[in-house]
Amino acid sequence: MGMSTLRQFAYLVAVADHRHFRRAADACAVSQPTLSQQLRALEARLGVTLVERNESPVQLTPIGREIATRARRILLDVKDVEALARRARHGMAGTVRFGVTPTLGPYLLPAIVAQLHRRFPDMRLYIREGIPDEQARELARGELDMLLSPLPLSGSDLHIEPLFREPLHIVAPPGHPVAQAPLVRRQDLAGIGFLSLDPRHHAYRQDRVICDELGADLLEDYEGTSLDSLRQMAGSGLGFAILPELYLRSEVGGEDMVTRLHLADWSANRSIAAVWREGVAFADSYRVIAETIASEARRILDQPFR
Amino acid sequence: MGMSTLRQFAYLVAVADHRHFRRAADACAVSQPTLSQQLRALEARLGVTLVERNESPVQLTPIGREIATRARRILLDVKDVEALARRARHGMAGTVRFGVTPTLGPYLLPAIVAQLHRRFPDMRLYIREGIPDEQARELARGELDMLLSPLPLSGSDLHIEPLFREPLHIVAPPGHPVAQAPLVRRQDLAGIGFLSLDPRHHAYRQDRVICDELGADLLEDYEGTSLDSLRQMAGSGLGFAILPELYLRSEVGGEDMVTRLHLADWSANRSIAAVWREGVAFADSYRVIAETIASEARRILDQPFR
DNA sequence: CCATGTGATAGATCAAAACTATCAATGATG
DNA sequence: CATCATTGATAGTTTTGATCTATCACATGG
Repeated sequence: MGMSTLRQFAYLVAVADHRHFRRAADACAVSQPTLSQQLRALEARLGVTLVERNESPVQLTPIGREIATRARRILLDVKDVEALARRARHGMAGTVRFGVTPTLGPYLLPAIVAQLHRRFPDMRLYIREGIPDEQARELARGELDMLLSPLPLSGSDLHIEPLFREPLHIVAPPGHPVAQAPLVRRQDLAGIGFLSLDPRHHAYRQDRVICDELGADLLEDYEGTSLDSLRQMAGSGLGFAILPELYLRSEVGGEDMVTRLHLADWSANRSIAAVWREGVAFADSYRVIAETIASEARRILDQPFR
Repeated sequence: MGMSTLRQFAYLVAVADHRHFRRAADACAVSQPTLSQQLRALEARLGVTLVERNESPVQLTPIGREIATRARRILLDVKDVEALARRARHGMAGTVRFGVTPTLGPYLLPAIVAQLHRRFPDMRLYIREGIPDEQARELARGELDMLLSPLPLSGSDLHIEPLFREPLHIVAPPGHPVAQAPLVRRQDLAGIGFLSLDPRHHAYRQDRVICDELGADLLEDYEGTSLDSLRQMAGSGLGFAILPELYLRSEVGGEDMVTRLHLADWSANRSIAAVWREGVAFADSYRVIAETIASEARRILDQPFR
């Protein structure tokens, strides 16, 4: 049991436009009998008469006009698909499902999204926040196309493209003695309590390494669910915290409520990478997106910050 | 330069749904190589990769997902067309371009339209008022599908289906002596001035015949453009007028402002007919519409009126 | 009554889509 | 580690269906 074909629709539309079989056939670059037959085939398929042939010039029946109108629209939609594909061949198109850590996405992506949308109007990002390790699995299963995540990252068959290094900073409650000293050194932090995020987050593991290194104390009782809540808790005196620089520089984040420490003899970074499945057809596009992100991040981080 | 086919779209959608070539092929009732080839053909035509084949289960590329979404929609639109045609086979569907005299349409059609819409939800009437003789030409040229018009009507190859006879009534300005007499006879109207419509209207010709017959005087100076303006002019004392009964019985028309005369020894009618081109495919539908109109008109005219 | 213009029909040709059979790559399993 | 199952791709053939050329039937208008 066949289906009406687009070609038959095109013939119907041509007849509706020209009201003349031969001219319609010319417009479709086929012979008149071809058009005649195919139109009959369409009528047989639909079980209705579409054209009044005993008139001159030919007239469509009411249902013929209705169907011609819809056919025209369908043909345009198909043309749209082909135009979209043509643009997608060079530029990029489609919805890229994009996973990102909540410790980075909200502070870096808005600018990126706007920029990408300007450069590639046919491409859209569907952004989903989540725990990096979980998202790596989703990526492998094909539920995500691309990931922006701190390193290291586990997962097989994943292409990992390091993008930039983001400095980490220690913030203290404003009233804390350490926060008021003109110069802070690593040993001043020994024994200090640090707040961190949900242990499944990459940030938690890194914070623990840093605390060990400083001889500080990672508080297990409080788990922030976002950098914002971390800052709020630190600001209200519950402990110190380690915050990434892009968060501190962002408008939504900022340094209200907490005091950033400037340690002469200490610094830390995290590496951010873009990730996609090895060997996918869209790798080129993903690489363009990755480069856009890296250059935007470096642009921000290269500005003076003090 | 070919076009993508609906079948290829269906295969793409099936792959998007099943993420599996063989199962998708089964769902389409074709063999797996067929689906494989046609999908490749579609990719070649569009010039983009739609499916990641080195994954398991297969994944669509972002542009593949986008195009699959649009393809799904296009296939649904086609299904819609076929469903519409199926309904049109028995009931009626499409927009019927319907011409009608302004001396009848506004007072009869509103009820008809509602009734037809209830019985045939897929059919719509596009109603256009105009001069009957002109509309007969439009009908012959295929610019209208159907006409509701007073007889007689000129035109070749037109099927004329008489529907009902509508009584005509004479109305007078309320203050006029004739309007106040208990009994009026034809000779009382001799010499009286009658208003009428634009001479191109059928009503004008009929009014002239009636005036000749009554020895009355058809005033050439005033030409109404509608029955309403005719009633207004008569009401303000400019002359008598001849109005059809459906107008007088309608809510919008009515007998305010004028007095209807009751003549014992005189009456007149006009015949209303439905008209369409001889031999059109939709004749059955037109006949159903015509019968609906006739029965509604008779229903109204059979009610007591005095 | 013939010239002209219209769409329909017949039969041959050609292109596209389908099938069967088989292969190559991958990943799981004894 | 060899083996087997699964998956999609490929080759070659057949079938289907869309197209062409040539011609017809019918109507219209000089």
